[in-house]
Amino acid sequence: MSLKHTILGFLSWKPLTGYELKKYFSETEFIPWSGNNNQIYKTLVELDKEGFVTKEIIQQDKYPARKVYHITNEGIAELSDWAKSKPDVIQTKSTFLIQLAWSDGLSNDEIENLINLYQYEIEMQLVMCRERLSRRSVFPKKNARAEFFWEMLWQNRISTFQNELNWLTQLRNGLNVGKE
Amino acid sequence: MSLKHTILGFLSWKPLTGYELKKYFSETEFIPWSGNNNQIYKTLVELDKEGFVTKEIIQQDKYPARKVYHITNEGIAELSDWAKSKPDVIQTKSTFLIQLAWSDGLSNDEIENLINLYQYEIEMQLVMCRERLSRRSVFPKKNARAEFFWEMLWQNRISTFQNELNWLTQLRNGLNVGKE
DNA sequence: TTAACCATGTAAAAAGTTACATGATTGT
DNA sequence: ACAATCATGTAACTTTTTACATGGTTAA
Repeated sequence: MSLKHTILGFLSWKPLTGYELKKYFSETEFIPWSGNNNQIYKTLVELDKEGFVTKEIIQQDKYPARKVYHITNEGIAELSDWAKSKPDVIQTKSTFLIQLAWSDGLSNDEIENLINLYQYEIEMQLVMCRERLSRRSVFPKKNARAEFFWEMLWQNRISTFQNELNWLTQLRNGLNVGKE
Repeated sequence: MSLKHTILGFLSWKPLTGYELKKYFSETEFIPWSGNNNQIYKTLVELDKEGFVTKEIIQQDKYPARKVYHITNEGIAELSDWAKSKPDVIQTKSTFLIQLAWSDGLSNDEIENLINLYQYEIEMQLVMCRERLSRRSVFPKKNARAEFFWEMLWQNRISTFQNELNWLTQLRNGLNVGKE
């Protein structure tokens, strides 16, 4: 489970509340943890127990009190240890690929429609990705190396989508050859 | 949950036991469901209840009885309906990318080591992928279209890994520029 | 006035993993 | 002798998702 470490990562930029973390997660698509309430608030409590963060409560007149979490030295050490460790096997879950695997019973039109649905989604994701990279709304303002890494992370996603679109072209070509 | 539909998919090729399905899953990496016992045997019971499969029990002398599952017409209809539906958003969980996101505190050597670990893993996956495609051990022997799809599915994975390796080269280049 | 935002959290269900349990057979 | 294969399944646990719960503020 690296949600813990991802939270520590964001907190290594600056102190944040659960609410802010949730927004950070939702704007960082290459981080797959959806950042639903349940997970974030629970994990913050755990991190506090483990001594990786400290909690600062800021009272407000008009809104509920903000609980701002700060990373501790132990938290920074934990983050750095984890960052060095052997990465897990990369996992991809593409429903489209599985659907295609058993699409031989569909008509040509149905298959074309399926491919169109998928292509449209990839194109949208690509647009959003470029948007996010250019806006840099969730981006480290720490040092040049961190910024370089984040630039590359978004580039990774962009190239993945471009690669997927190329593959879709090949797929379409292959289907059309069969038709003639 | 498309494990259900993936099982129906394999059963649309030919009747299979839970044990055989497990092997099919383990040899088909682009299908992310690990196919652990618990999930497969449970799902088969459910599919039976729903009327999408029927169970045939074959007694054996030397081994426990085989429970061979056959897909029903309802099962075929369900599979085809699902294959036509709008694909889910594609999900990728790459621990490496998240580690890299917070690697700015690591030394040059530690970062290089992390990249090497990842690159090695991708290279291994690529080799295995090509092996599986050439062996065609889990492959539809149904019709030309199904075979074409499966060829393309493996090609998808191969091109994804190649794309990742290209990106890693760019990443290394960017790091070396900073060093000089 | 309606939607989005601020800000916290809990409960329950679904999905997925790991380990346990049994026990004969076949190949090296 | 040891590992792998055949073949079934269950129990306990972890992870993730969805929905519920509260309630004021701000901008169109």
